[in-house]
Amino acid sequence: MIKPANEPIDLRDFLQKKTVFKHLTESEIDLIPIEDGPDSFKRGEFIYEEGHRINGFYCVVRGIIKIFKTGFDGKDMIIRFAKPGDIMGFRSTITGELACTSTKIIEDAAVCFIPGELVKSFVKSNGEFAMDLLELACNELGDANDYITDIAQKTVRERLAEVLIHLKWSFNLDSENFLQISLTREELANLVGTATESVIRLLSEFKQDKLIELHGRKIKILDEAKLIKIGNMHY
Amino acid sequence: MIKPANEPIDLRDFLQKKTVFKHLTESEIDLIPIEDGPDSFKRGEFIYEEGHRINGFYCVVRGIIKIFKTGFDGKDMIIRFAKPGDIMGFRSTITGELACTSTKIIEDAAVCFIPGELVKSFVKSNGEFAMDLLELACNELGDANDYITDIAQKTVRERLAEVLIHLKWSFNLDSENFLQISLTREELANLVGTATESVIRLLSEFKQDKLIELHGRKIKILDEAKLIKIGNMHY
DNA sequence: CGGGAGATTGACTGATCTCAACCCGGGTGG
DNA sequence: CCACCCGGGTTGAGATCAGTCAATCTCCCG
Repeated sequence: MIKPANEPIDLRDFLQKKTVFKHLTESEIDLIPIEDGPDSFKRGEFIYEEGHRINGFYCVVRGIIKIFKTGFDGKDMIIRFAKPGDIMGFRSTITGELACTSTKIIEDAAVCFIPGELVKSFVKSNGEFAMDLLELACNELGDANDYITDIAQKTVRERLAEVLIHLKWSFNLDSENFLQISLTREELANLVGTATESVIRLLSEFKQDKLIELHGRKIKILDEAKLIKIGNMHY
Repeated sequence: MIKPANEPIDLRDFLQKKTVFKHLTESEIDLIPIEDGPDSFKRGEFIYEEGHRINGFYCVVRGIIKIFKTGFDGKDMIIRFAKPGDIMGFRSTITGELACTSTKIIEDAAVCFIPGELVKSFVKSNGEFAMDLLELACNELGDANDYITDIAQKTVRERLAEVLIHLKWSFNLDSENFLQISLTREELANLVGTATESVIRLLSEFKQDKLIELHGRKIKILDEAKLIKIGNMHY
């Protein structure tokens, strides 16, 4: 029983149940302009790009979006993914700086925009919401700190194993143990922080070692425990 | 005219002028237990360690502290430094998780503790404060994202140049252009995310190239512009 | 059928890590 | 007063992980 991709969604309900806006009061929720519904985007489209002035939260209703920075040499680094319920652009909205990341659609998406001024007024008027938002930021900060240590100290092999496990945890497996997210080899490389060729070589090593199976972009996880071990993940 | 290291400080005044608590009301400030003054620490001491339960903000009044994570192989990664006015431990306090970093004194320090419950009550009662705290977290998040991209994409040489410049910007130079922070080679390596020997070799390269001068742990910056160029810093 | 994007493979290179030896200055105890 | 020790700093040699370049392959699409 799969939900058709474009089934209309009760946006108000979605915001109240699945997002950081869950503790807004009814009257505060009323202020969010959702009558037009979310905007739709197709794979490959950008929502915003590094350096742009953005002034508001982009709340993902459907789809998967990659959030990445482009290095001075043109190579991208994927910082995280946003999936339904996640917020993009909150950092720049809060600090008032230009966007420090770009956001590009991985899987056809629907996104609704919430003006920055509105968010800021909620922060000031609703302590519960402020706390939720603060928690969101702090969680991301914790992830970022882990990421820094990993990239600095682990080998590419270890990081790739770790990335596969994180993808499993974030996006789950389908009934056949395939990762429910489909990335190009290059995107995988941009996530691990390495070259495309290195990802390819290591993936086939993992395949040889019966840790995964590859069917085009679909990756089947065969031995999670071993991957966790390879990734030196102490969880 | 140097301020004696232990000159008594008006803590209340300090909190109101130099920290994220600047927008608390008088009566809120009154709630912060500061009558005993800050705690003092000597170089090498820990304030808290990774994995500890901490429940409150540690506000640096004096000194310099390194905030770092220890990788699975025992090597440290310095995430950032805390200096007077900075807060440590706010991430764990907000999320309620165990500390994900350790904090060790680099320069003799004084630190005052502010209970987490108090901070959370301020977040809920004072929107101005909530906003300041949120900004603080978001700024750090932006730095962390930059850091991730740098470590993943830049060479050690580039990163070392960048680190030197960042140290200059954070801690300034004295009258003779020496960095006002003194780190061991190992600490420098843990900041760059590389091996001690690599830092040593690159530092002497920089010295050869007349970009810096070395006098023990003291580093004199001779050519900031060139270092910025080497570090590929587009600022 | 041709074109193009992504995936794969191989060969080569080189930046960086590791290991090991050695140096140096300061502090300590005999 | 001196020998020793220790932590940090430095240097060299060798090993290697991983990045680059280039050729080829495989689909998929028009």
